[in-house]
Amino acid sequence: MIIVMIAFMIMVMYSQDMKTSKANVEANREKLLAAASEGFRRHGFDGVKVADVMQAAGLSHGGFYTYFDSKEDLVAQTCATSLERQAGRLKAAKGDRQTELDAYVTRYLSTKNRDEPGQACLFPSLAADVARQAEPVRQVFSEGVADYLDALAVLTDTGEGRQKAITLLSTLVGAMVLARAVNDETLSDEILTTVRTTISAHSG
Amino acid sequence: MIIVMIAFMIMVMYSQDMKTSKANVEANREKLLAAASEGFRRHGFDGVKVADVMQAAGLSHGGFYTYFDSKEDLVAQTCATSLERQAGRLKAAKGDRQTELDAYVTRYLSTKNRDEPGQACLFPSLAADVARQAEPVRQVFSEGVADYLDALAVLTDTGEGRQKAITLLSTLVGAMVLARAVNDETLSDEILTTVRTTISAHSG
DNA sequence: TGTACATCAGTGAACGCGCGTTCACTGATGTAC
DNA sequence: TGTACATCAGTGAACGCGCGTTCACTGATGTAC
Repeated sequence: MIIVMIAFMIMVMYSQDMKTSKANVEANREKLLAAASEGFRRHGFDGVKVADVMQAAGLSHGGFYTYFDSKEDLVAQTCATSLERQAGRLKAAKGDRQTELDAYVTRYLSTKNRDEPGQACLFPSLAADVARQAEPVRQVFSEGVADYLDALAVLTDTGEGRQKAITLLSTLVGAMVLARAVNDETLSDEILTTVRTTISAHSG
Repeated sequence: MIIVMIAFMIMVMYSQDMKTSKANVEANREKLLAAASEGFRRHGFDGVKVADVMQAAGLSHGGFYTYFDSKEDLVAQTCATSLERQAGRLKAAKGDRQTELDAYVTRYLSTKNRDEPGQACLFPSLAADVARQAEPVRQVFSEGVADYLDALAVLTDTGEGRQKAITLLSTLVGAMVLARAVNDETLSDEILTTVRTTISAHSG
């Protein structure tokens, strides 16, 4: 009797924040995309298993195909949502452009960002892999880059904004790719700080 | 003395047309490393199978372990030789530094280089993957980057050479990574030409 | 309102294929006497 | 010189594991009457 009551209470508590199954599906979907996004950035597309993603959302791996058509579909959808969010954050920047831009560069090239690729920009982690993916993924990624450049061009000022944005992003991505690849922390740090210094010298 | 001479003659004869098994081994080793180097740059480390590499050298895949301890060993050795060759080419540059540097940048950011990653610089293709590899590979790659930067710093002039080299390489690598990832050829071309233009404007 | 049925998220085992690795074997090269 | 043996590159089949995908099934949610 008491057991039943406890079970009932638990059910009620659960149902408060995740009522219907449809809401559950949506919540799980977001969990899956979030887990995939972090996982892919850390370990690459091949480094994350379907079962891993499902486990991260507390589900058994058999149910994966309730949410996605295939692993490739997961990759494409994950990139789409994550890229959109990335560009969105850039666009949300307010205040003085130069100040925002400096903060952005400093953040981008921080050791924290280097050491936590799961939370950082997708480009350094995944762009090289994307070049080897099938068309749908490349398509999504391509639009993500275009979108991101548009947002960055606003920050890098009017007129030449686009050219500056392209070169700046290239430099940032390349620096991070190299800084992460390199084993020697001194060299890795040197890459980050040197590039940061160079950029701020040029923008001044 | 005579023995030494005979031994020398034998070596000379052997080396003429690589008939012996030892010479064959060395020739095959080079074939394997060359095939792996191209394959890895085009398809990534995971995208190239041991059997593919062996087949490219005209061997059956069972014999792989005559040459390498494991696939990871192949990866490490391939990176080591290819990176050394890369830096070597940079160091071999003669004539006016500025001219050489301009030519280098133009070549690096050419559509040909973009479209034939198998023949191009290792960094844009593999650096992001390397960050996820085991220590031996990262170690080899790290030294390759350091070596390459040293060579590039000579070209980018004295004094600030190193800082320029780091920033330049970052920009080149990032631009190529993005240009390859992107699906839209117009955008891809724009990235390459814009970055090239920006670089030459700054160096002038 | 309650009952019967349909839908569908989720389970867990199994399938099937790819691929790195192993292994018994062959045949040619090289060595010892 | 020839003969017997040892070495080793290379073969091709098989092993074993990982992982994406499938499938029969369950149980809860939602619907029709």
